Amino acid sequence: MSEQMAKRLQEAGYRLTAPRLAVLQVLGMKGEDLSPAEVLKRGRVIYPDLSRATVYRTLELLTEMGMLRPVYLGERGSHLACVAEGHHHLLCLDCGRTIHFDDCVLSELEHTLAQRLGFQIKSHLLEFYGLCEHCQRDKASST
Amino acid sequence: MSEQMAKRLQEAGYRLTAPRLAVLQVLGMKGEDLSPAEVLKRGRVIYPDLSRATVYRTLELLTEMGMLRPVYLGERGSHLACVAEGHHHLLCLDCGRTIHFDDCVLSELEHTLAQRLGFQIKSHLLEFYGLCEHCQRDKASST
DNA sequence: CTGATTGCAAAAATTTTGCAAGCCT
DNA sequence: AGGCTTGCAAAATTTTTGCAATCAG
Repeated sequence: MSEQMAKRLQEAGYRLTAPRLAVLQVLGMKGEDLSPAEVLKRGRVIYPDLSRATVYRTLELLTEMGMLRPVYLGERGSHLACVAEGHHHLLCLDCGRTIHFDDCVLSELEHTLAQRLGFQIKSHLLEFYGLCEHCQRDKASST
Repeated sequence: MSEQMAKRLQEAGYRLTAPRLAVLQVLGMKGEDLSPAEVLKRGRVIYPDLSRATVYRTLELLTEMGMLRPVYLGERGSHLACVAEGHHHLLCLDCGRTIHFDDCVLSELEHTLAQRLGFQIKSHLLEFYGLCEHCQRDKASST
């Protein structure tokens, strides 16, 4: 996972430094969405001298290269997710719980859009917003 | 558009004040994605005393109520879009250009997920990431 | 009236940047 | 060796908060 990102960085002419590898390792670790602050904290476990600036610079770089993307998770501040393939989740607007799912019915649409608009599509993000089972019940009882 | 949001606010027990109405009007205006700073600027055209704090407070309120959502547009800082129905776009990772589209093949998936997970889905966000026609050409020529 | 809401300004948090030192290739 | 990268610390930007005054209902 992080190896692949490392490889892409290197192939694009960027250097593989210890700080960058630490960030990549953190990102590859859980495959989940982290804030820059969280990346810094975990990165420092791997490479204690890691600086906040480097985290931001690396995240920006990876985002530019399309390997990372911001994701909305209800919490404050930005969150980033590995792109890998598509990323799908439902977010409860009430309690903030997120549920990930894998069904992907988008490949057809992806293909259609790519053709129609001449776009080369690399990945996608699909988020549904609503109320989870639990919060629906809460709402109902408070009405 | 903004009338509907105003109505929902009022029904939820919030007061309709001039500052809030200004923010709603700005958001309803173009239906597009704005940063908080942009909302403030445009809001002040309508209500000159509008304060930045009120913009943030109102945006947060609307987001909590599910009428607004953050969207990634490649630029720095957060951007917000009216929820209305679904929101779909392609984002070029290279030049940042966004293309909106309307095809929505998600209602079926939405239904399936709602049933399977007991989620009450209110809206969704679908973003594709890739390279636009123009940037594909640039890449090719620089290789 | 009465308490929700506002603007202001200060505080906090987040992100960016300049620069000399250090490290990858 | 050469120049991309880094860490640091300061600067810029963005977001949050306390509080007295104001306003909607």
